[in-house]
Amino acid sequence: MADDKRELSERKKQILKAIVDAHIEGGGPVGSKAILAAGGMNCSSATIRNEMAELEEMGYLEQPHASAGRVPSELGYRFYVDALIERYAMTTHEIAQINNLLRAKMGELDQILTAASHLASNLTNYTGIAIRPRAGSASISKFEGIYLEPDHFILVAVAASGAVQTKHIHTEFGIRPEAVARLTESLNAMLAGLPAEKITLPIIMELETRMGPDSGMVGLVMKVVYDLLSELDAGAMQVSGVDHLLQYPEYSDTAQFRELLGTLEKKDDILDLVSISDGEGDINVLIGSESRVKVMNNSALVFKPIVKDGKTLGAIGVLGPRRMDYAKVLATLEGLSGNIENLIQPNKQLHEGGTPDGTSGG
Amino acid sequence: MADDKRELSERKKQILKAIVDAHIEGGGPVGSKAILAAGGMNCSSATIRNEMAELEEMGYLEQPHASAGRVPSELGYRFYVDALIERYAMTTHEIAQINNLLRAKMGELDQILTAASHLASNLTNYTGIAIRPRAGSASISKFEGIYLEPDHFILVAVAASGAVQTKHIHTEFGIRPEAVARLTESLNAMLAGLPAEKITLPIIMELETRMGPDSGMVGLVMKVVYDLLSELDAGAMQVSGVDHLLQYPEYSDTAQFRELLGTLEKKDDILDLVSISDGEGDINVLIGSESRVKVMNNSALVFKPIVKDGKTLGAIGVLGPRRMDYAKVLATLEGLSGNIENLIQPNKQLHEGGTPDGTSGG
DNA sequence: GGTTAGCACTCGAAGCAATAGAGTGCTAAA
DNA sequence: TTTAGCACTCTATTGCTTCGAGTGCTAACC
Repeated sequence: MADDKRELSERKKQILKAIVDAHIEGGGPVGSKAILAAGGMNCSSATIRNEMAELEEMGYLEQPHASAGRVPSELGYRFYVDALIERYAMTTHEIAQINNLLRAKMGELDQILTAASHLASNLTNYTGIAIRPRAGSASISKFEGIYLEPDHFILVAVAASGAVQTKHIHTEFGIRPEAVARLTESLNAMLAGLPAEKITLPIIMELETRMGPDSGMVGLVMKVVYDLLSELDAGAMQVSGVDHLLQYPEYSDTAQFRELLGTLEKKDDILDLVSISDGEGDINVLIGSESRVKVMNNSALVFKPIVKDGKTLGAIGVLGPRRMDYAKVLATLEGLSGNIENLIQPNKQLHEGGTPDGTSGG
Repeated sequence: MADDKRELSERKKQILKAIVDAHIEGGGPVGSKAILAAGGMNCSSATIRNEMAELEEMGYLEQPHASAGRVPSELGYRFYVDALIERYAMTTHEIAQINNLLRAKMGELDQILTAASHLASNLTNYTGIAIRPRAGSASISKFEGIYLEPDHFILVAVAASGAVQTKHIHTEFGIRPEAVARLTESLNAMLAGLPAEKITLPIIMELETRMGPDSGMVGLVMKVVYDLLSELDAGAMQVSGVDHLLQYPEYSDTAQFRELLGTLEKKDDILDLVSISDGEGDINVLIGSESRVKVMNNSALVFKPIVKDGKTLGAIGVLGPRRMDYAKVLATLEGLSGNIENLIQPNKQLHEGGTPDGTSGG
């Protein structure tokens, strides 16, 4: 698509990189003298000006107004991220933070992702996002009813992905513990592994037959099962650290920031974005209008799916200004996702360190 | 405390109410002529000026600067909320919205509260808050283990409050389904109803004895139980609709708004505030510095605990500018909490309407 | 004594011109 | 091809003026 563009000379790359770096650092437009001052150049500011004019013509830079410096365009960022970025080396402190905080959170994937999103936000100073993507058609691999009172029990559903959800069920008539046990057994026998659209009337009828005298509760239970499946299908998203964004001048326009907040609360757009991502566990970088979400024109979204056994279980990401510190963000997400995948596949290699922090729980 | 203040004359009350109303409406300082224009006064602006000067002296009003109108002080708002407020009548549309949206959300209290917080935010145009307060010392009333794979099962814990939490447990050695069943039984027998500090070493030893050959898993399980109890103790809070706040000029100062966002994300301060509230199910109105949370000096927090059988299970609230529309907020929270309490005590009076909206879940 | 009209005064908001400064593009020389 | 120099452009800032809303005070009024 953008292939007939002539190659960038080594010096152009150097200048483009210097501009992006300086812009990420400072936020404002970058002038020719500033680049010279940053060092690494052995030519004059006039030469840099000429190169910048060409880079602008080629579409990598933009000029906010005639007498300002240059700002990287979307294409400029894209080139930077794809070709110019320097690997950021995490400090041992940052690595330790990831290790400690995530290690403490064994168990629920949702909780791990939430913790990871907080970490991502704090380590990068942007907004962290944790996502459980929409499932195409989720199914429940295991049911369990828990009897509480004669008119009250809980239905626990474990999804294939490992997500667990529970629902209270109140009945208007009494039920015995044995009925709940039979329900558990029947649901597992009849409905385990079935997505909503494969649960047909004959199956429900069979379920009623199995429940015998307690068939009255089947209707209620089916509604709950439907709700559970819907919620699993729907995906979920968790945002942390929006307040960080306000430190960047690009979000000082409250009207626009408000729209962004609204988008984050609606969740749909971003869930779509991530759910449609290209399957593999690679990091995705969406810059500005690449993301199709209108409101994010000045922002960038970087996210990494969490994959286990070839299935995408979730994603963690970072949302920030278009001029975000991509090197650091990429490194952070890589680090986090590595740890998360270790955590959810504990058999693989858990004992590599033996961290001796005795959290004696009792 | 503020009792030696001489009583406010009828006219002073009228003027104070007019000022607060106008300030809530418009946001800016209110002048004597504006009050006259609003109607209801049969005196001149000069008289109103005199009264306003006295009200200011008495502490009910403040003047941003010498030549501006008056603004209600914290004391002024307090008096307004306590004595002057007019009951807001919800529209049938608003009532219908509450009914429909909450009816659909049977089940988990957390989910109901989340839905309620969204509703509160949307109906009032401020920020909605849903809270599960810190429990003094939570206990688990029912355990249930769910066997999944030879090295993997789930522990479900039902708290006395009805909250349900789950944890995945991975073991490094195989366990049989029967071991999980025995674990369920033993946990219920030994630990049900005990807060963390009553779980002593002898109890844990007895647990190990009961588990016999599978006693190896007890250590792991105890850590999980401790985590579960900690999470129940910790409380939870859910915020929705922060973006609404940005429409009010008092939050256009991004630095301050950012601090407020930070407070909302930390959750501790607000959880404290609500958890310490005075036990009863009454609506609490905290205006400005009354709330002790420094950052909220320009804001007000209104919340209502959700009480069942004399126990506070949660709370819903609204956070907004100090000049929020208290009448509407109070009415909305009353309406919501009424519906919620109906939902979580379904035996009481569920069938009063028989809403015929056939959500055929199949 | 409370109420009202009138008036001088205050102070912030808005508009406007002048200034400073950063950065460019162009031209001519090296 | 690079560089130095210079004119030009555009924004941000500053100081100044004007405008108007609103007050407090005084004197007259009922």
